[in-house]
Amino acid sequence: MPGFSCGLDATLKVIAGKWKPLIIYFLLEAPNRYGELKRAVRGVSDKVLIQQLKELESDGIVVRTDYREVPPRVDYSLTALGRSLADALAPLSNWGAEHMEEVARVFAERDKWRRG
Amino acid sequence: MPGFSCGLDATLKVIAGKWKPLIIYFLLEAPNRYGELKRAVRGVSDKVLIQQLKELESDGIVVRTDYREVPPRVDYSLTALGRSLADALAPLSNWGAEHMEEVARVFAERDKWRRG
DNA sequence: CAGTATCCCCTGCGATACTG
DNA sequence: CAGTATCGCAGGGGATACTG
Repeated sequence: MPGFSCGLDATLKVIAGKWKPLIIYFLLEAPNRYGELKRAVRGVSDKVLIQQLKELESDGIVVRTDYREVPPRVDYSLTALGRSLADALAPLSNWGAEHMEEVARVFAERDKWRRG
Repeated sequence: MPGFSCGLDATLKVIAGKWKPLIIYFLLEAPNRYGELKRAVRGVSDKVLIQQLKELESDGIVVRTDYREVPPRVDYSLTALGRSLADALAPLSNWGAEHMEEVARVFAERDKWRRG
């Protein structure tokens, strides 16, 4: 594995993981404490959320700050690199917002066939 | 599953699949015959390429044209919706191109630890 | 509150072989 | 050339219980 076949390929490897794009995008709006993040990213389990945060941290996308208080207080925010990545994610978010009904309709159809 | 939690969530469902973003992005540059597409998307198998193309087709992102010739000639291109999605993918591609070395370094580190 | 530690499933993906 | 048809598995992710 020397390099990547193209720029998109490189990006995809960084955001590989079911919840990573959502994590990154939520963190753009505000630094978040662990609990807030978990509520924002609906459906994710502790195990997976932590795991993906650790990967993003070691990839230089997010930074974890432990305030060493009791009760524990930790927050996550984006690095400069992470913010640039989140910005690149914004058009995807806008696309989804604009075409949400269309997309929802198509997926509803697909589910109908699966049931039938 | 009534809707999506946000725009990004909706988009992610459409591009879910290891090769879909690459497929969409390659198709933006030109309509492609099946064989060309397979060469462009390095490493994908026939089975998976066809499968993901069919999903993209039923999602209204790509259109398949069968010229009903012998030998077979089929090509794939983007719908208007697909082009708009590909455009939204462009910033991700640029991000990867700009930060490719940085990303490559981080992944090399990770591989080193896995080997050790 | 912010995590760890296990167990386990499932499905997405790859490899191979075959066809009109 | 452009696919289908099977087989098989790795590993990413979910559920649950527990902890400093």
